[in-house]
Amino acid sequence: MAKKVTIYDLARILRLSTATISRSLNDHPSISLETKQKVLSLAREKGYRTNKFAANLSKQRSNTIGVIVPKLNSYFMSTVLAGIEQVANKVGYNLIISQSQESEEKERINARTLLNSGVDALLVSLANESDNYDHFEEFTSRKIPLLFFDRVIDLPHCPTILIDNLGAGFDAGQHLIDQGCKYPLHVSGNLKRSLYADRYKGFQQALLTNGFTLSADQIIETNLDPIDIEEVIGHVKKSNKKIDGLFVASDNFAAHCIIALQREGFRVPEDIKVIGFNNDPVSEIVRPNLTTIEYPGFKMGTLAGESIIAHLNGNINLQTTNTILVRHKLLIRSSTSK
Amino acid sequence: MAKKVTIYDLARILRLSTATISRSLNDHPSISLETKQKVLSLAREKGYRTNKFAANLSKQRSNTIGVIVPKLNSYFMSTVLAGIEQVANKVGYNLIISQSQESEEKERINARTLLNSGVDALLVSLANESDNYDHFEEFTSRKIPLLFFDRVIDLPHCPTILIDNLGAGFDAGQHLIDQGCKYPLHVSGNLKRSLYADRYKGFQQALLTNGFTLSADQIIETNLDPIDIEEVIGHVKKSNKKIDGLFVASDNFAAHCIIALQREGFRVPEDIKVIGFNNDPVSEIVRPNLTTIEYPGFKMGTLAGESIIAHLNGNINLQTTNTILVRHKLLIRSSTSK
DNA sequence: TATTAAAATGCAACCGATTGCATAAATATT
DNA sequence: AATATTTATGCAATCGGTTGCATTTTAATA
Repeated sequence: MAKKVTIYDLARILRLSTATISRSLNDHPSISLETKQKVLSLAREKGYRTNKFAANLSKQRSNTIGVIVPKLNSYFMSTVLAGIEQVANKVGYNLIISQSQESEEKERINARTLLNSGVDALLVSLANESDNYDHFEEFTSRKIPLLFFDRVIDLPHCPTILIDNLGAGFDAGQHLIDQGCKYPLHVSGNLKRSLYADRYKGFQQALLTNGFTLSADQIIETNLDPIDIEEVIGHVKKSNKKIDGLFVASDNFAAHCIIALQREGFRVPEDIKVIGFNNDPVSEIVRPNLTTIEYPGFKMGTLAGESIIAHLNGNINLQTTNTILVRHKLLIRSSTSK
Repeated sequence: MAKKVTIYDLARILRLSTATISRSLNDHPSISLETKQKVLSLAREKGYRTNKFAANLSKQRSNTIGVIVPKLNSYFMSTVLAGIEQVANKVGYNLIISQSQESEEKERINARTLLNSGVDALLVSLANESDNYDHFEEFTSRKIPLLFFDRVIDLPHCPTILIDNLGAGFDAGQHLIDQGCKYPLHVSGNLKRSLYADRYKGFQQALLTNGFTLSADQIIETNLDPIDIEEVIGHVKKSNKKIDGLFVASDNFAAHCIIALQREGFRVPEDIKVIGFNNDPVSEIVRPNLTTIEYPGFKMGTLAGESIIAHLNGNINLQTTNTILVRHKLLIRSSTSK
């Protein structure tokens, strides 16, 4: 039992050619309804399943989409992936997911592996560390669609999906100012990545627009990793001017900041107001609840999936639509109350 | 440019047969060092990459492992996946990941898709909803290794990786008792899943061992989803005997319980002590910090990956080692202080 | 009924590797 | 130098579908 059934078996049994079997199975128009049904029912009966390797080999496509993300285990990323998976799965695409662990080296290796695995398209969110993007050239030169999301770079012919980080940074800065902050600090991620750089720019603009100046010590670059928390606290404590607001580029890190600040005797929001980014579930757990920028991960995932699939199906030409901006939203909670 | 190079091209250029090329590329012992080097260097020069479909088709294996999880976007699950991905990637296996969204139907479809995709092995954590496991039979009958982790069932010839949920449940119950609880409530997940049933059993045993009785209203079955929070609070409020402890089967839900309880005027831990499960990052954010059972997701992932790969390579026979238990640990924090 | 158009099916090459077995070349043995 | 071994390479079948083009069958039209 369970020995594999091929179209040759079906062909022999029905005294038809494999071509007819194949076409029937693929619902090709030039096959009579009668034959199709005969084939389908026998296929079902015999438990036939198409051998994807053979099919892929001759069709030269894999129905598989590769994904490279920095880390799987963050709320945001896994939400995006859930979104991608949902649409991919719905239209019969598989997903091969790999993580770069924030390392350019691993990103390069993963890209190569995925290329070798014959993915039809590649979705990427860049590692913090990456400076060099040669490893993506092999995709573009082979005309394999390549799309960046969230942590993006501007590569010719590669669409990107992201939020308006500049606008979001501005909103965050403006909100802190509205709540009375005079000397807020921006706790940023790796400024090499445009999303962090843009948030900073937006924050900067908000301050300047409101007639403030911005001194160099109003930004601190971190890995947004809990290990770095003391660095931030140290920075806050030894600042000449009293820091009265924090715009942190991730909720998770913001929550840790709040806790560390409280441990050091600061009151949030009375002494220091804090605004995060992402609307991670943690923002409703930490006390006080965290004001944040809502950042629709799932939506970003479905959009990325839909775009790339539409492109693969030739429905839209991604090369034209170069950037898709997903809407963000300021969510005001008590960590920035007056 | 970038037109694909095949072994035929290399063979033609070097005036060798494709067999020799193939063997050189795969470092077959019967090829002379000289030839191998010549082939390798030309391959590198021409940018040759093996076509996996062709290779898989003739080798009849895919170097791909399928994974089905209930949901991608939970801290625990994405951590497990990160673990699996790490080992798989290291030895050149790809991962195809799909989510069942807690639905048996989707689980079934995913299983079929993965089977069709020709995965060499399948790793599964069951959907809460699943009662029927026929969809896995096609794997066992084809001798495709199948391994369950975390949310497991006992299927013949299928190894499982999980923690000692009974022991962990016992530890949680015992700890609540040690801290002075007289009438604790267990907030469980779907009891259909053995991990939740076992945690309950352990909890039960702890109470009985300590001379307590256990009434029917000391357990409430939920989806461990924040939406269900009011149900729990209602249960606590209208209990005849005063509930003074909560053993919640997930940290995330436990954190929400704490917040809701506090909103209702209960003090944690003074009025009600709370212990969670998983050691999710949220347990160090919520106030008071959450006592929990540490649950090594990443380890579970690497173990699952290593086991299945070892089995695929014929190194160990998984059929023999039927259950791998990963160690858990009670982490005491302030949510259960006296 | 003969002719033509349309519909259904088959032929056979192709996709790009892998591998058992045969053969040729190089080396060792007598 | 002749024969037996070893070592290296090639032949050709195989994996299981897909697809352009040719051919046959059926239906439509004159």
